[in-house]
Amino acid sequence: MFERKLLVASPLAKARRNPNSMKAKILSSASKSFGSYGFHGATTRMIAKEAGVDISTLYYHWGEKQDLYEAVVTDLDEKIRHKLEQIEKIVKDQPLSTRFEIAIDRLCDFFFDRPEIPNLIQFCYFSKIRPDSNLRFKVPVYINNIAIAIAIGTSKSRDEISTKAKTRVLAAFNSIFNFVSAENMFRPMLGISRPEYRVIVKDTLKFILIPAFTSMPDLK
Amino acid sequence: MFERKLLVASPLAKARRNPNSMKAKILSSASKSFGSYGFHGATTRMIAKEAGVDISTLYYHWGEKQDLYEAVVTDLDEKIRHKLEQIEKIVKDQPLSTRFEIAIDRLCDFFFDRPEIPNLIQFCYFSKIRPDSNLRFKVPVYINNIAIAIAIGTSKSRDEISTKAKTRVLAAFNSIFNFVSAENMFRPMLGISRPEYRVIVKDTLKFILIPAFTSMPDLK
DNA sequence: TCTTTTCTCCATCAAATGTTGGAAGATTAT
DNA sequence: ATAATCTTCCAACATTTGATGGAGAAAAGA
Repeated sequence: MFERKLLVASPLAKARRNPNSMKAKILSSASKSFGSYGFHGATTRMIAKEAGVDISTLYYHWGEKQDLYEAVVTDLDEKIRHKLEQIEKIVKDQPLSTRFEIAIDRLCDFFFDRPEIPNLIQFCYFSKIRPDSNLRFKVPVYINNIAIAIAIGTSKSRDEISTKAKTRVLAAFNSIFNFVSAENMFRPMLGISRPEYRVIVKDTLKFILIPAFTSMPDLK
Repeated sequence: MFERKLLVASPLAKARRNPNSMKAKILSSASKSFGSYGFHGATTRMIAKEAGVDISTLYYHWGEKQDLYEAVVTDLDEKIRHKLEQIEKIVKDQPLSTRFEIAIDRLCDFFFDRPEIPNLIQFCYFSKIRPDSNLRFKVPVYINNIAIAIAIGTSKSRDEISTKAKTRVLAAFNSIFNFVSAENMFRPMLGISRPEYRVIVKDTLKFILIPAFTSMPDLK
């Protein structure tokens, strides 16, 4: 009960309840800025400017830069979790190859429309934050548990799943993030249009992942 | 001849000729700092401190922060190219699955020992640099051409290779970067040691990639 | 309507960060 | 040995960036 109260009273919960509020608008701008430039690359002025407000309004709503960043990460975390749970329901009781096909399709659509999410995750994965910042390091770790559940199904207890299998799911999941985040770099290399890119990425992921995973005894 | 002269006279070439010089030492520190924190996250003071010199010594040798950053990227570019060319020679005339096996092995060893290289590449791929910076955007693009050559062999002209095939090579290549760069995030998830991680990553990459690629008519 | 609270902006501050000048030390050439 | 050059550091400067106080507008409550 106590925890529930804390959750509801949190600034983030408040922003989520009313997506048109200034708080939510700033959060959204922050998401994009942090996603594009990273924690240090994004400035509070830049975020405020994109939200169309004065910088002190930002501080009024969110406090320190670090607090805002944490809110962004927590928020993205919830969004992914929600999406994954949604997919989990859809693919339940499907055969493995179908599970993968659907999951890849849905996730690609979801992330291509919200590229800041994979960007932010990537930053969490391998960009350090300066030691002098007293940021409570928060990482979207559990999403991988759900990813594993999708890939493997809920039939087995998670402890039973081998490290090998987990690693393969990580690889699969991260390939999606990669293609979305690095679109601006990859697309010119391939010389194709945006829509073409989306199609070919899905195709590639399915092509690489499905045969690999369906041949895994662990997942059967 | 003129170009050759320019190349030799460049600051970077000078640093490479003498790896014990202060110039080279600063370049190496810069590599690590930019690799860990990104362009904006790494400060000139931080780089100088790691190199054990005063900050003005850094500016004396390399000029603006942006110039130093460009030198770092160019340098890493050359290193990768060299490694890829080396591997290309080894795997030449081997069957496709062997080519992949060797390439994955060598590349993993190489990158795991120099994690700043994949880090920097990842930053190039999806971290923006603030617009006010007048950084000439420089990207390690061509490395993908060589990667494609390794994967596919030099038998075909590169123009003949389908976009699909190129995309698949991109996916493969990037999976390696990912596992190396995100080790600090992935390893705790999997609950394994450093050496175990290295082994399982190689295994995973081979498991996923080799079957996918050897079944590709394009690459035969 | 009047009061209270919430919100937004302007002006400003302090610290961090990029950058430079010049003095002094080290190295090389003559 | 002496001059010339290269290298390093200390001190400082200008700008950027994180952060705040306070005045007034807007909204909510009485």
